Amino acid sequence: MAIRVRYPPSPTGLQHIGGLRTALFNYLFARSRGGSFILRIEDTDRERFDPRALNDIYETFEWIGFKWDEGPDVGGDFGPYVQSERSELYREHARVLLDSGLAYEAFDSAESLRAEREAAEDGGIRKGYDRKFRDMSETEKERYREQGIAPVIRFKVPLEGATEFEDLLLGRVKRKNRDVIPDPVLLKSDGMPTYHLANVVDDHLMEISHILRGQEWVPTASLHVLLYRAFGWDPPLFCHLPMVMGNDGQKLSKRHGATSVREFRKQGYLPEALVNYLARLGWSYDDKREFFTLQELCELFDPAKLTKSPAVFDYRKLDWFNGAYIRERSSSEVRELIRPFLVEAGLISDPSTAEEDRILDDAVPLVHERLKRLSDVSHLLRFVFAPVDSWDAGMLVPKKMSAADVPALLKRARELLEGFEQRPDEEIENRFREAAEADGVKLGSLLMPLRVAVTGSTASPPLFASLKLLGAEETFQRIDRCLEFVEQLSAVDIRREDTETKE
RNA sequence: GUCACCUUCGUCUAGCGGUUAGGACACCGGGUUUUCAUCCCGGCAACAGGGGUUCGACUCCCCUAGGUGAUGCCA
Repeated sequence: MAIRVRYPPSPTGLQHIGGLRTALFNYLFARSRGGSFILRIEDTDRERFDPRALNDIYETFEWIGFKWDEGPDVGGDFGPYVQSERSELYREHARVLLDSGLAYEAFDSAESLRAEREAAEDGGIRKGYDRKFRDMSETEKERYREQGIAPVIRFKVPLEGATEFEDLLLGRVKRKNRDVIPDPVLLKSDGMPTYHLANVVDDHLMEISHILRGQEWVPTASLHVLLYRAFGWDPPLFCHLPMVMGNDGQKLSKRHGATSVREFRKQGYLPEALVNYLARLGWSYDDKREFFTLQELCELFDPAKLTKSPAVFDYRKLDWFNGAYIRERSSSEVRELIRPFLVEAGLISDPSTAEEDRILDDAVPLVHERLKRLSDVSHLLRFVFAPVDSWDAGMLVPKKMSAADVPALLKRARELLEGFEQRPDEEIENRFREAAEADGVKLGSLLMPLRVAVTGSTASPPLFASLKLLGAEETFQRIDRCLEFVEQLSAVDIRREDTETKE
């Protein structure tokens, strides 16, 4: 049988990182087995539908680099691939179950059901629907119809017996029918299907062979199997993927950090890093390998290597992957990747000037291996594109020296810098080295005040290259202004915080 | 409450009856280095608990505990 899998996002919000992972596993499963990957839009919730979310689905997957074989935008033999365009289909199928007595109409009001549910929740208990209309006679139901109440169609879940299904990960899963959700709604009063109906009808009609979805669907999988049986169909094979949690064991949410793919993108994560990290969340290849390109994953993915237990999303490991992938990009790629982040930070203009481009070209090699996220560039290169006119006195003072030493140190550095633009970095460095030795100070003590004076920070890209980025004029101006600043407070004895001292 | 699923270092994981329980991130220490970062070397750190089965259990079974999920006219 042909392998056919689908990713069925609901356009109610931005694509969640967990959804991307589900999509990824489906995609990899299809690609690794020569199957088809299908995109289906599940927009049956008209209240929560958001057109921006729909747009976000396409943008996200284009960015990540997934291509589906069938979907709303590319077509296919099993369309339409948008559920709201298939409502007639669901109504027909609901009617079939109604006619065969496997489903029934119910006239409860949505509000009263919600009120009951909330009341039960307060008591710490949730029982589910009370099946009020399950065995009600038609004549009695007629009274409700006369009131003009639009009914929902509910599935008559068998009260006896058990239902089992095959799960690639979980094995054989069995559940008593009485433990299945009691008589869930199939068709809402607005004529739209619920997930349960639409998903079963579509997966069957679209000849989906495997359903890879999150483990939150395990409890309802039995219901779905019951539905397949009710229609006289064979259910597909299931594979319930472990969920993604935050570091506190709770479902991943905004509290933990970024959750939408869009946010990750905005923070400067590369699609290949995201894909690699996500693929390793709940899946492994062997006991060694960490790095995989999407292409490699398409060949190597094997659902047998999936883990059953939920995984905690580790933002730090993602950062590590991202830094590694940034380092793999070429200089010109990185230059273009960081450009929008510099614009966003207001550090360069858009479009950039020739001068900015020139500086950018020279700056990329200095920050390349220092980037974890592309957005880090705004901090790393701020001193190049924005003025530095205030200083933290504590930072200026080298270890084991006092503020009174700083002016001399800075002046010395300034004179050693004479003509630095024309000299190679190594030569400048040697001058400093020799001077430091002659003065009996550490090289670092000579360089740190200079670094802070010019970049405003104790951490910077390689100093001499950074100064060249700025140019001699700006460099000397900053030193001079810093000198003024530090001489004003030389009276006060300020020492650099010596964090190294352990007492 | 009920039902279901899950349980190896802090985190992601390897392991599929016999291993000094391996790797990666993070962390700590050291080296390279003008700071930061990269890179290199080293270290810390785990089989939830209790019963079985077995010559032998991280591996198989049961129970307990804990975690998570479902219990919606949301998906």
